[in-house]
Amino acid sequence: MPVTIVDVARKAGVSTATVSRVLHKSPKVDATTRARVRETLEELGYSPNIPARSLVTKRTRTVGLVITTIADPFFADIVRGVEDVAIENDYGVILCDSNADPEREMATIRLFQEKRVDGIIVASSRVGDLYLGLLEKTKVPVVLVNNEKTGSYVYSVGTDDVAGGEMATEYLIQLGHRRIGYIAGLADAKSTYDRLTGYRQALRKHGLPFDSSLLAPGNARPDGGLSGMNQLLTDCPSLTAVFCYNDLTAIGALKALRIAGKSVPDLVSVMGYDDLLFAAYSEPPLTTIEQRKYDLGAIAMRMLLDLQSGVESVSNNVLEPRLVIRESCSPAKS
Amino acid sequence: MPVTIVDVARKAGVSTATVSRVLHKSPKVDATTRARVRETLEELGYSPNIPARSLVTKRTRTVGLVITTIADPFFADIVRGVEDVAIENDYGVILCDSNADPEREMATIRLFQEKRVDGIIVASSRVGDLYLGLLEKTKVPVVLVNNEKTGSYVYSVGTDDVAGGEMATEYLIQLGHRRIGYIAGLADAKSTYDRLTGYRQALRKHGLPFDSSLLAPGNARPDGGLSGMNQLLTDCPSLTAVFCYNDLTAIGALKALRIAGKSVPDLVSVMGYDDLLFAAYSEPPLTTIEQRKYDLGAIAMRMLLDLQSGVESVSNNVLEPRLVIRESCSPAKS
DNA sequence: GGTTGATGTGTAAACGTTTACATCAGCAAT
DNA sequence: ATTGCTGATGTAAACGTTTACACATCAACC
Repeated sequence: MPVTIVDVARKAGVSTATVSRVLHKSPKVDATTRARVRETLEELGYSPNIPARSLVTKRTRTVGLVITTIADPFFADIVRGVEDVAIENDYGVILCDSNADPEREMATIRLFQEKRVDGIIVASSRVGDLYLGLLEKTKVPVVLVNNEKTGSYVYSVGTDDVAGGEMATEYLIQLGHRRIGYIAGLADAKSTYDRLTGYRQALRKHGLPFDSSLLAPGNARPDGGLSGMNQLLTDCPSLTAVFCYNDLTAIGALKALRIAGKSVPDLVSVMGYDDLLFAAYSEPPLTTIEQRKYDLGAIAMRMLLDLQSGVESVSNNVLEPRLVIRESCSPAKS
Repeated sequence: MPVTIVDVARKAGVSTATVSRVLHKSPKVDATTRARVRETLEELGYSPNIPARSLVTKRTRTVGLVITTIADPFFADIVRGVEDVAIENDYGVILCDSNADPEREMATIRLFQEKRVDGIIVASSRVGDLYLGLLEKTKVPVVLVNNEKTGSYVYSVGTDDVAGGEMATEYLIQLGHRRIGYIAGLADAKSTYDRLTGYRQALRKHGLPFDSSLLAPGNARPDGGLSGMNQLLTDCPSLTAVFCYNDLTAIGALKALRIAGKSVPDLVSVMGYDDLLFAAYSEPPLTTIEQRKYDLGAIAMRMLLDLQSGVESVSNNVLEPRLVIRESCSPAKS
């Protein structure tokens, strides 16, 4: 039913090869034929069949994108970055929300393989070592976001989370805080540990002891922040500041503090991470560490594009985080 | 390089037709051959080439999804719904963030066409009438989310926004409010007007006059809520409640009120719409109208699936909104 | 011991492209 | 008049599947 290249060829009185050539702007075609073919293309409303083309070119102009969950605005921005550069280059993005479910992730990877995507971007912080091997076997280039496992065909782009964690903690220390809590993210995410490492480095640098009772588990979501903060409040009533794995965790912590009647930042300072849209709208507005979320996605996609076109110089990228000061942190009362 | 069906056929000593048959669980194949082929499939690590298959079946097992912007968590939930049922059925979803840019939307639709998607879900509230015609021409089924333009090949699923707007407004009226503002969403979105219609219906029902100075423009984002609220505060200082197009608008309004020193809900009640994750975490927690965002996406995808399998009974769906009472609205002080 | 029917398997065409190679026309140089 | 180019175009194979159709085998029947 849809019009094919042979319909066009017949109507324009040329061969399919010629039509294909004008479609690809090949120089080897006479100006008048080109014009005639163009006209016929237009007239018939031809639309190329990409799957058919892929069969011979072995390129699908499609990439796969795996993320932990689109419900987290942090990932939403990464997706935007990927999308934007993809569409600019006539690429399609197949999105897959892994929901942190390993089985689901495997299904996703299998789907990507079967669809013969040209590359895969994985922004699911947990990157099964399980399937990294599987990925390498397929020989399709992979770019990891905020994760640094490497191997052949595997590249990465990320934020320096150790530096971010250190920056956040150091700011609190400089405000005079001595008892600073940390509410963690997903237990198996690299970023959770990197930020914790930064936190410990800052403490050490300033000669402060590390006290594991100041650590609370979280889940990178508000409910985890709420429960983590509650735990901290009972375990360490003396704390005066808390560094949260991310902004979602922070708004949970803010709620816990509000319920407990501890005013922020007067009694407790709260530091977030990510600088999501709503960070500027919370009460109080959140002091946080900015990650260039959009750029993370855009760069990842560009790396894939470079890889496609054979640019060998693709290097692993690390972006620097930045402190954004708002009103949720204030000097410690002595 | 990758192993094909003929590699498998050769190695298993059968024809490609037979391999294809076991791949499709056709009953017409002997148990022992089936076992042998299965084994070979496994051994060689065969992965079907979907683009090649599509060429003959004319099905790509891929759908296109257009949304206004993934930065709005409302759409993120729709995406989750679509994704979930898609992957369950071995479908891939090509996501496209239109950014409310018509040119971009056209590029997207073209891409979808060329990739020969099996169906398209449009959750971009503005649905160019421009390209609806274009869509019909391609004869690929389309499901519109929260939008009701209809035509052949076009189906829809949405929330009853008029009812939602009425429900929100009526609740405020019942709390004793008489001067109720409305901060709008994107100017060309149907939902903006539907919710406004509901608002007006509620006023009429209760014999309250409609006063256009109680209307402020917005943009479905926090900054629009902030400026809209500021406008309302200067134009109508007597208002005691405001109905916001969505929760994002509401958090902007909350911030404006905080800055103006008007306490919520004591002096001004604020009503949201959508019931996003953070609605329960704002200060004060937001009273809002819940939309079944996830279901909107899941149903849309299921409709597409039904359409694929020739189920003719696909009907347009409308979901009922629900009032979620938290703490941002209280009885009007008399 | 044919005929029938069922069952399992193979053959080959088709899907819509791209592209290596062949062909051809025109023309300049010999 | 032949040769050799050059540039434009056509021919046909290839990509990896699915599937209509044909074929072969075998059991069961009269």
